Amino acid sequence: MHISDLAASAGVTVKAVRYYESQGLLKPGRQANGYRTYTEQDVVVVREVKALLSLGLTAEQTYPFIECLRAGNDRADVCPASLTAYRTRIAEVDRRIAELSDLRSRLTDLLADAESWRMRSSGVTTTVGEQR
Amino acid sequence: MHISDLAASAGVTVKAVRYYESQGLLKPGRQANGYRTYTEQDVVVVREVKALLSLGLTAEQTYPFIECLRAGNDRADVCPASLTAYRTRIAEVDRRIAELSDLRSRLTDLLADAESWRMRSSGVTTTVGEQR
DNA sequence: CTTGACCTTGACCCTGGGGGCAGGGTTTAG
DNA sequence: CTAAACCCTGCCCCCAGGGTCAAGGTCAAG
Repeated sequence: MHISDLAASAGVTVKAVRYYESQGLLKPGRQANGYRTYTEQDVVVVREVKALLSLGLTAEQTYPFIECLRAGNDRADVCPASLTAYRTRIAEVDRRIAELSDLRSRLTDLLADAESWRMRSSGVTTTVGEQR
Repeated sequence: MHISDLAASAGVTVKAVRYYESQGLLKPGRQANGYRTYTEQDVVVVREVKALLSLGLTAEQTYPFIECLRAGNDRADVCPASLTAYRTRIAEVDRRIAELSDLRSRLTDLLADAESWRMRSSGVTTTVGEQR
């Protein structure tokens, strides 16, 4: 199958497929005219990559999952390396959430401070119970 | 003062200062030899930009704060546009936290699913109470 | 005067996951 | 034969700079 067939089957763009290849996740064959050719396996791989990217993994981090598929497993995430990748990503997400929570409290503090400053300096004409 | 003095005073790199200028946040004078010259005001501006970027605002979003400073205010965040920018950023952070929380639960579900799959298919030799 | 140390300038490539476009070759249907 | 639809490679763009480079300025000591 050609690249647009693969892209359509897997629900990604042609550009994305070529990008995955550039990252070493696909190794399509080539016809005499230079066109890339793909197998049904590749559809599964691309769908998996898409799903993993949507979970926030980087293209590089999807590597163990693809290897797991290529090793003949039905699921990409039954291999130990895949479980490790999941746990790593969960830890990243937890760290990010903690960062954002801290950020949020700093922002609300700054906002409250700036609002009260305005109140004190320019009169109580606005803002007390108004913020949405 | 020269660019490295400004950078040192404000706690950023020379590269960052030039980047802020490329984004229209600074408009330094030039000496005859082409060197940029900065004022004490600029130190305040760069410190403010640094603080806002560390809160996750984009360079563009810092614009209202800089204008507020330039308008003669002691604080960059007492202007209405600055308050709006704070609120916008808080909303962004909330959205992002919600996304990540959803992501996290999807990941833990996937992990649990993959683990139980391994248990069922390859024997109960591993993993039950072992994951760190 | 020259050397060396340190400063400045602009310009280039890199990040991640592609989007968009250009310019060309190929294939298929009418 | 031609036009549409597909394919190819390659370049620029995002964001906030980091890294590195070549070239030139400035100041002191020798």
